Amino acid sequence: MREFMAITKALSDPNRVRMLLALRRGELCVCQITELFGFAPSTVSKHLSILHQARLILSRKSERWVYYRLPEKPPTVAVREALDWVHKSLAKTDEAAADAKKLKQILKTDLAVICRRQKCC
Amino acid sequence: MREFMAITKALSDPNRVRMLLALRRGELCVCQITELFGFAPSTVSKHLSILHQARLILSRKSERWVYYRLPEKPPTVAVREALDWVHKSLAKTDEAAADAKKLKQILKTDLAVICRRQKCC
DNA sequence: TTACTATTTCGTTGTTTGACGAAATATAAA
DNA sequence: TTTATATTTCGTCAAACAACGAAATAGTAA
Repeated sequence: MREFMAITKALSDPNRVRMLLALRRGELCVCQITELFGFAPSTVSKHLSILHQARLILSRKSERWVYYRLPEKPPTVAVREALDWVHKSLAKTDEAAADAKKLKQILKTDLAVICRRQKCC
Repeated sequence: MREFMAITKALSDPNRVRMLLALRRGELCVCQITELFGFAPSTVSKHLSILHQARLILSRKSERWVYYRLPEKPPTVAVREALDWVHKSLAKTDEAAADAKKLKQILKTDLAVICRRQKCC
């Protein structure tokens, strides 16, 4: 029950669900997701940590960046079914398509440039 | 996305999830669920209305009571998969077993008696 | 009709949540 | 080492939420 509720609470915010969908093509670092969503880095970090605590995503550190990704082999049945459910239900929605399109642009840009951009404004 | 978020928000409260599990053996009226949970009737009614709006449960009126039940044929794939996921993940938990046990006692008692009991105290 | 009763709606209260910016942390670069 | 930088943690604020009781509603019973 505790694990299950951690998952449903993680899925109860639309921005976190969008983050799961954004990760479907492969891992992303925090600043790429920040760029995609237009939130403050601290906000994105918090969302990712909630997804991570629910074990819906994994993280790794490399060089200056922290990358998050979907688990290639989900740790529990509940997690696997939750992720399947999210992707099956939403992968083809307009929101997912719009995010995927914007993400494509972001992936063309150098990481360092993206991160630096977030300092100003 | 809208439908999906209605479902995940409905599932993000543990008491609502318990209500879904309690309905697994058949329909229950509001006062039976109220008796099971020990909340105010207005609180239970609100929870049930959130589950109903997400289309996770159906309702019918009969005599003096309103009965809620799981849909025998879920209205959408997302709803069906959500309900399957809930039951597969939680049907065998201690919480579900404890609720089922208490529910058995409640089902032995006449509806009118249960409802009257909630007035006092 | 009137009275009763199960449920819902409404308004209030305390708690949780999501957003932010500032400060702390940890790592890479100089 | 010192400096720069990506991320996280912390504190604050406003909005959303879960609980309640009181009042409204809808239906049955008398």
